[in-house]
Amino acid sequence: MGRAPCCEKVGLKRGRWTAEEDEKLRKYIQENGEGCWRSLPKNAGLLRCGKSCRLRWINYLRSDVKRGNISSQEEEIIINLHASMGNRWSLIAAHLPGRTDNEIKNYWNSHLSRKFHGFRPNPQFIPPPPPPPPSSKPKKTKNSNKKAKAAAKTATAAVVMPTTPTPEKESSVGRPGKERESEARESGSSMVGELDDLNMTEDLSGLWGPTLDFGTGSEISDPGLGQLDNSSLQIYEETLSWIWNDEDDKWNSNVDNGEMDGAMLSWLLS
DNA sequence: AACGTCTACAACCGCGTCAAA
DNA sequence: GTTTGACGCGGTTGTAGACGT
Repeated sequence: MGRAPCCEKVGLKRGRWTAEEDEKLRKYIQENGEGCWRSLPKNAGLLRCGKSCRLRWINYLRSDVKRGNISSQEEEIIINLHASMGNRWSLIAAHLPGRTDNEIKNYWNSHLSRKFHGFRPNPQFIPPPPPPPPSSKPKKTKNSNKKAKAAAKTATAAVVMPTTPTPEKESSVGRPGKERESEARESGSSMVGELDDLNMTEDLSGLWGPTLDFGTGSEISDPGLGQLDNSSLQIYEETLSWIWNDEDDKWNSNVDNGEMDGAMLSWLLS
């Protein structure tokens, strides 16, 4: 089905937002609430595309957006969630209060994708629960329904899992060939174990459960697991064996095939 | 100081989804 | 059942500032 452009681009301003534009957008949304992005620019007196306004609001102007450096704890959450979800930035962002999908995506592309060409998922990792949705945010019924359905769908349907990234593709993000060449020489073909070198082990059990230990996939000394009931523990163990093959020390083939059982994913995300 | 290169991140683009008409 | 249009997501591009020579 053909799609009309989201807006009439002729005469619209592009590029960086000015403080004046930010103020107009902020003021309008404070008075009228979010939504109706298509008509918002006109009503707010902005020469911007509705999508651009939405992006600016969601990523920078919203009061609950956390600005500043990604903490080491947040970084570890990103790494582990990316290992199990792939480039599902919005899902990952849901576990990081105040962080947006765009910010996480940029952070991954500029910092983490080069740090970890590939790595084994941490079997002990249990993501923190997503924060409850802010009650003050008015939402159109249409969107609420869509969100609920999308969430239900995510929890039950098979999803595409990330394949092991190739060094070329992974290292090519926004990077010139010269650097890729030198990096390829330095890194060799090793795809596993860079995290071992980073000594990133950190006890975050006080936050959401098990100790995080990126480097030692098979050694489980995990206070958090002891708190799981039998059925959760069973799903957990099935998930681990499904994702990671300890014997071969590599992704299981079913991961590469790209499907994940809904119950497992649901449990991982719960 | 001038120039070239690199990096981080803000913003844009295209597409899929889904509700309403 | 089909079409339309808004929304949201993920990939990609553009660019300002930092850094190196």
